[in-house]
This record gives sequence, structure tokens and C-alpha cells, in this order.
Amino acid sequence: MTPPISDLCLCAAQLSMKDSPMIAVHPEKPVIIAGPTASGKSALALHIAKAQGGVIVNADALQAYKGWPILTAQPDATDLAKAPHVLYDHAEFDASFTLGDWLRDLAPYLTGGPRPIIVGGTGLYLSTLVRGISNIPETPPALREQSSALDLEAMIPALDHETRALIDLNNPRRVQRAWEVQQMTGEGMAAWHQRRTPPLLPAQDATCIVIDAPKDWLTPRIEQRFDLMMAAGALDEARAMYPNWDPDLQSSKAIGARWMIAHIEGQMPKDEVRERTIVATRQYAKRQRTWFRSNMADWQSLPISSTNLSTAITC
RNA sequence: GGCGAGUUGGCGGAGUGGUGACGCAGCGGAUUGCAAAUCCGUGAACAGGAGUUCGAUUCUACUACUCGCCU
Repeated sequence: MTPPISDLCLCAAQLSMKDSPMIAVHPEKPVIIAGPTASGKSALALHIAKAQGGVIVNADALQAYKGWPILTAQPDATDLAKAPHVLYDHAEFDASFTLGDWLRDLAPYLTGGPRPIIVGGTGLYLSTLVRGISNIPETPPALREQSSALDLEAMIPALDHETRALIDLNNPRRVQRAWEVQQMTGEGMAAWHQRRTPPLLPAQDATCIVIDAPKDWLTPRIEQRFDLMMAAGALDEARAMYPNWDPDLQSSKAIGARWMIAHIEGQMPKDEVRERTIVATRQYAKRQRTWFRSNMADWQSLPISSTNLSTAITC
């Protein structure tokens, strides 16, 4: 049986982008595609790969993990057969795979080999790729464990004034990171921000596309995609993961995973799993849109509507 | 038909004689290594008319509707 998810994606690729200026895709330059979840960006990448060649490189934090390929909408066997894909299904489900790991594993595809088509929805990854980042060492697990045990009140006093002014003191994750950086390096986060590495892939060296999918268009697709995921065996996937289920793992943060687990434990009816997953996905798409709007204003915007993809993309 | 309980924003759910928690959803935003994470901001309601009162969402009776028990 053909996995239905790929059908939906293809459908999205054929749909497309009206009133948009044609976007010319240079066949040798790297391509970067950002877009909210369920916007059809994978299909767009595939379209370009088929027309011009290239390796499709994942830029989505959750799709990098093994364990939940259906729920995280990773390319299925049909898609994988159409073009080379890398960094999908890449890290162990119980590993911690972070931005730093992604940059490290991505780098080889930027130097020689087929032209990369980098696609994903993780704004932080994509922005870092084209803008660089402060070269702060990775947080060692032991330190992470230590910081996780502390509360805000314990960590904030250890930060310098500049850092306190810089970060959101209400945000535990931000404070925790700043505290870790302070402990590890003896320097404040604010000081680190003064220096950043050159981008791995400057925007001008790539064709940077951000898919602009209006909410009204995206919402029904999110719903439809959830149903396709269920049809494709999302619950079987959850059952397979169940023996190893740990809600604290990063891969367990895939939207819907905890509710799938709750359902197979008999704690949540299917309807509710569906409802919650769809709502959380919509909220995620909103956050992505906010990121793209404020960080990728200079990228080429590809508004989606109902013409044909190939009219908007010139290969 | 009788008795009892209830009726608060889109939903759930507190509470008070002097304009009304909170949670969720919605909407907007932030975000330099856990980012599908994390965080910030925000509109909107007291079933209906009547009485008591300086003033009622909060008190009184009535009407409507809902739920339960009974005949």
C-alpha cells in the first residue's frame, strides 16, 4: 500500500503559489527551504531535487531522531526512493541531538558532493546556518543535570548584569542555559553574544526560500495530515515505542507522542488525542510563522495558494 | 405532577453586596545549542425580567431551561 502521507505532500507540491514572483533556483547553489509544519516543504524539496538533483538535508530538530518517523512526518519510503535524504532518522531516540550536533553533521554536505537542499521547520537551526552563532562549548551532561536541579532564584544571582538584561529572566530554559555558560566558560552569555562564528552557509550563497502558508490554508491540512498519520500506523509506532517511553527524552517531544502513549495506556480516547495533537500542531505552526517573519524577512517568500508549483519555481 | 440541585466568557471552573479568580482554547509576540522546547502579552461572562438596597453577579420571590430523585 502506498503510504498516504506522501500523497498529501505531493498534492501540496502541485498546489502552490500564486501571485508570487517566480523564484529562480540555481542548479548548483545550495537551497534552503523554511516553512511551517504541514506546508509542503518536503514536497517542494523533492520537486527541486528531481528537477535538478541534490541531496535533501533535514533541518528539523525532531525529524532528526529515530523512533517517531510517522508522527514527525519524515519522508516515507516512497519519497526516500526519489532522492537522497540525509539527517533524517539520524540520532537515537534516547540521544540528545542539539543545534550543535546538527551543524556538525550538516557541515560535510556543504563542502563538495551534490548540492544540498536543506529543508526544515526549526527556525533556530536555519537562522544559525545563515547567521552563525557564538562558539560556546556544548553543555556536558553532568552540568545539565546539575542545572536542571536548580530553580530560577538559585541561578539568576550567578549571572552578570549584562546577561540579566539580555535574556528573559522568566524563561527557565534561557536562564538555565545562561547559567551553564557562565559555569562552563567563566564568561557571561552577553559577552559571548559579542562574538559569533561566520555562518556555515551565508544566505547570499544559497537560494533561501520561506514558504508563506496562511493559517486558513494550513489548518485543514494539519487536520488531514493527522488522519493520514493515523492511517499510516501512528499508533503502531507508539506501541513500538511504548516499552522505551520516557517523556523526558527530546524525541518524546514530538507533538502528539505523549497523547498517543496515553491512548494506548487507555488513558485518553482517540478523539481527544486527535484534538489535542491538532491544536498543538497549529500552535507550533504559529510559533514557526512568528520566527520566520522576524528572522527571515530577507528570504524569498513563496506564498502558497492554488496554482502550480512549477509556475513559481524556475529550475 | 411533587421534591431537590443547578444556570458564570468558546469550554472547564472559583468567588464576592461595591463591576468579575484561574485553567484551556483563540489572538499577538519573544527566542544564540533541550527549540515540535521554553517563555511573555491579551479580548471576552455572572439565564430572564422584577423586588430589597446608596449599590447586586452575589439577598428575595417568580419565569425559563438543565440534571437528579419520587409519584
